[in-house]
Amino acid sequence: MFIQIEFQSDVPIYEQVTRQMIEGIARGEMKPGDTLPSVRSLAADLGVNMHTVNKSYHELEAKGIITIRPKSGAIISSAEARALSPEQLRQIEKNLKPVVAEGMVLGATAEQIEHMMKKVFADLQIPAEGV
Amino acid sequence: MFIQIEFQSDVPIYEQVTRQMIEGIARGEMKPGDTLPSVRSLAADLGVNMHTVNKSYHELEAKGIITIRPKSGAIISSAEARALSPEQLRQIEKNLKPVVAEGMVLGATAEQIEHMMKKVFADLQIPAEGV
DNA sequence: CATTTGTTATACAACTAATATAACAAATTT
DNA sequence: AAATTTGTTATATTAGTTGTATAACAAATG
Repeated sequence: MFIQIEFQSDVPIYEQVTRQMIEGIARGEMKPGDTLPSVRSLAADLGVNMHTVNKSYHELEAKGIITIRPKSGAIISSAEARALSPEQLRQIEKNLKPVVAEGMVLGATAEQIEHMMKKVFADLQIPAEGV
Repeated sequence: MFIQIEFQSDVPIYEQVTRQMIEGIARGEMKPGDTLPSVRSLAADLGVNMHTVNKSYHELEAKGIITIRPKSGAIISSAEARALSPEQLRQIEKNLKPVVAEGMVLGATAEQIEHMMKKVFADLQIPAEGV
């Protein structure tokens, strides 16, 4: 797992960690059952505070993506354990809406946006080789 | 334009205003050339501070969606004036990525996400009747 | 000329983000 | 069994964001 923090970004550090963890899992670089690095070691690697990483892990747990075993470590949940409840689907749709709306208003066609989505998909799904 | 603020939301008020304005334009409820309500009147309508609405308007201007004429008012830019530059396309893709990645990790299939995207599209594009 | 407009400035309270340090108790490793 | 590592909890500080409040200004509008 290579996480790269942009300290000048307007996206909070803990949010950057969360997103890149999710992308790593989507890419298959990390699999269900794998343990995440300890909050201290990852924080040291990234050059950030332990609490910042801890916040990210708890965000991942709240999303149902990992399980934190107190005093032990964090484990990536199995795909089955991740429910994809109707409520989660609604949330994804809610997240999607403003992005799509902005694209449309800026003049993107449905085809352009679908194309972008497929590009993102290809970029995330098990990269064939090379990367 | 009907804007509904959720004061308990974790999405900032100015961001809610921005998003709903964009959705209103996407839906065709507001057209290029139309003037937005004055920051004071909209603020009064929503029960928020003038500066909060002002911040939203400047965000819309930064996105290239409206033009603010100092001491006069804000006008929705024409679709042509809205460039859709390669940089804007990249930005949309960048916004799309974490949403799609999260969906995937939670177990959504490409089909499910595409379906959601089409649903959002249908919800935004000139709603046939009713509404 | 009076009103409305966005602009600018200042101030304040509440909250978030991030860091820093420390101590604790359970889990793991040696 | 002892040492180390782990997530947890607590406290404190700094900086920035969010939102409100009030006020004055000058240009645009009626």
